[in-house]
Amino acid sequence: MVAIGEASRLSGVSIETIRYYEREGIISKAGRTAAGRRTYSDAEISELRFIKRCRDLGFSIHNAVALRSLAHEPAGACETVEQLGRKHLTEVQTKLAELRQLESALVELVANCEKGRRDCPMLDALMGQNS
Amino acid sequence: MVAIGEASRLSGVSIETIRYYEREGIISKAGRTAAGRRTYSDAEISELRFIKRCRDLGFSIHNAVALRSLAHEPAGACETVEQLGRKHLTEVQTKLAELRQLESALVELVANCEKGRRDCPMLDALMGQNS
DNA sequence: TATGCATCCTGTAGTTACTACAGGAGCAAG
DNA sequence: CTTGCTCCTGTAGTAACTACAGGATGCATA
Repeated sequence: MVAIGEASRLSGVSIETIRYYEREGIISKAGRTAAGRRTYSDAEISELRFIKRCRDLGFSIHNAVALRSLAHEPAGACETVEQLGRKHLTEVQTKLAELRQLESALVELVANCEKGRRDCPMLDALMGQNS
Repeated sequence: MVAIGEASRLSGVSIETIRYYEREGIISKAGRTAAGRRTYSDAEISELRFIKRCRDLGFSIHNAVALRSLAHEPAGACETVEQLGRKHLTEVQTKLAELRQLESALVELVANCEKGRRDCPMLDALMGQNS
């Protein structure tokens, strides 16, 4: 059993965020010492790490919680997990496509900028004087 | 002079968002009819479109406002605009790189899923049983 | 003139996932 | 016993909207 600071170091989740997770019911309430300080077991630290991995992969907290509860279900979990994974992958790919478009647009916008110009083609484009 | 609904249609900014922009001082306060309804001139609609273009390009409201005020400054604006543009482009490219990494990770995670498996390799990976 | 429907108003609260204090208390070492 | 670190609760702030509730106005039609 370790204190919240150590749990934070071991899981990579900040102290404030751990307390936030507890407040919101995302993780179960930690035990307390006589003086009221939170204590964490290895299992609870693994739980934090699980959430962290999901978040790092871009899953929402909602989905992270869903995945975690699937991990405790005996049967049929794998298919649901795959569905969630594929759905999220699709979303990531959509976002990627959008960002790629954005990148081209920005590259084009900035490309016209040159030192010593009196007019500003980027502002012109944004103002849509010719659209 | 048009009402807010028409201004919304012409600019592509939702009615609620236009009111929000006014509340927050992002655009100047619209004039009112005798009955208290907001009215918008062509110039104000252009202003909304400018903000919308910036937002669509992923600029923050803060930067959109900065760009708009640069559009009204006579001298030296172009260089500042270019700086903002390049900085934002860099951010977009960073985000792109992150998302690409995320995509590979997800592809790998989901690739192991197969019909009829009893264990779930994706959950195993998330739980970090072997890390 | 009555009525009905679209449009508009204000004000407030909710969204996502945290982050940042303020103000105070406990704990361990020297 | 003091110093400094860690911890506690509770509240508010972040970005950029979105979503109502509850009520007023404007316009066209019967």
